[in-house]
Amino acid sequence: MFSTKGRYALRMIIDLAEQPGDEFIPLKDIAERQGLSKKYMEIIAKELVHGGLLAGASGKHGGYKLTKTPEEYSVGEIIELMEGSIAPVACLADNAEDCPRKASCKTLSMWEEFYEIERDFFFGKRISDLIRS
Amino acid sequence: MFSTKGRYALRMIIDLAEQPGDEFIPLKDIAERQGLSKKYMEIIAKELVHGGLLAGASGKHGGYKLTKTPEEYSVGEIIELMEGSIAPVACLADNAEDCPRKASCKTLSMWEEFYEIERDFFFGKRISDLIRS
DNA sequence: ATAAAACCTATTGACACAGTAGGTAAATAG
DNA sequence: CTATTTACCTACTGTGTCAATAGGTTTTAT
Repeated sequence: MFSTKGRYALRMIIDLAEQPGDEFIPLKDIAERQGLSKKYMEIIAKELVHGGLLAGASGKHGGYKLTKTPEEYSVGEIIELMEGSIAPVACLADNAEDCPRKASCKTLSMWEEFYEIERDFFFGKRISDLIRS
Repeated sequence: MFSTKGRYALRMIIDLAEQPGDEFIPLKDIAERQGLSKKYMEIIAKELVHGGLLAGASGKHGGYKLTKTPEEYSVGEIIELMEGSIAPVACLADNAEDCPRKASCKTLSMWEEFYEIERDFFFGKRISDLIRS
């Protein structure tokens, strides 16, 4: 189950993609439009900047803006950045240590199969696919 | 990310499906074969019995056994019973209250689309598909 | 009566989630 | 140069879930 962090990050990027022009947009505006806590969004925005998905600018007329076009954002990269890993089971996550039962595991191939379907889905979905509706 | 409860339940049912005969099998045996805590497995077994996926018998020569054939078990029903819901987002879970942003939500249809793919996958997968390997 | 097993209630430590609080640094406008 | 606006930073907190563990009671076969 994806957490609010991933979902809010998605909403934030969609919100920015919908704004015309190329100016930096204050978090205050985004939070108000989305009805979310500005304080909590700060944490999310910070991680998005750190991950290169948003650009931030301090000071007056500062705020956030996209670093690329909506077509270039996949949903997968956004939620993976926020959630850490979208693997269905711990043993398939990046940081997982080798499972000793790996060779005899009856379910591993099923999880791998699903993981691939999941990644195909979310990395195939683009922000541009979501804003026209 | 699926928890150990769902994964252990799956292993337990696979383990039972692999045993010959129709006798009740003590949890002690299953836990030893699987290298899992018997105490923790008790909680899982109890929920599986409660959900009708296992039959339990107390007393000497008691234990657990399947209530149907391996072909009749879908992976989906097992993990859904254990995890509560396999919905990708909270608003799609059974118990979810109506979201006020539902009508304008840009991501809802994407989550629904994924949820359907997920259910098709896990409810289509049968225990019998996993034991031959 | 005894042993083996499920069944039951309660508790625990660790951790993540979903924020909140309060400040510092940077940039612009007047 | 000062005030304002904004991002950026560290820390804290309450709530809940996860993954067990502990210690019993009941049921059943021998």
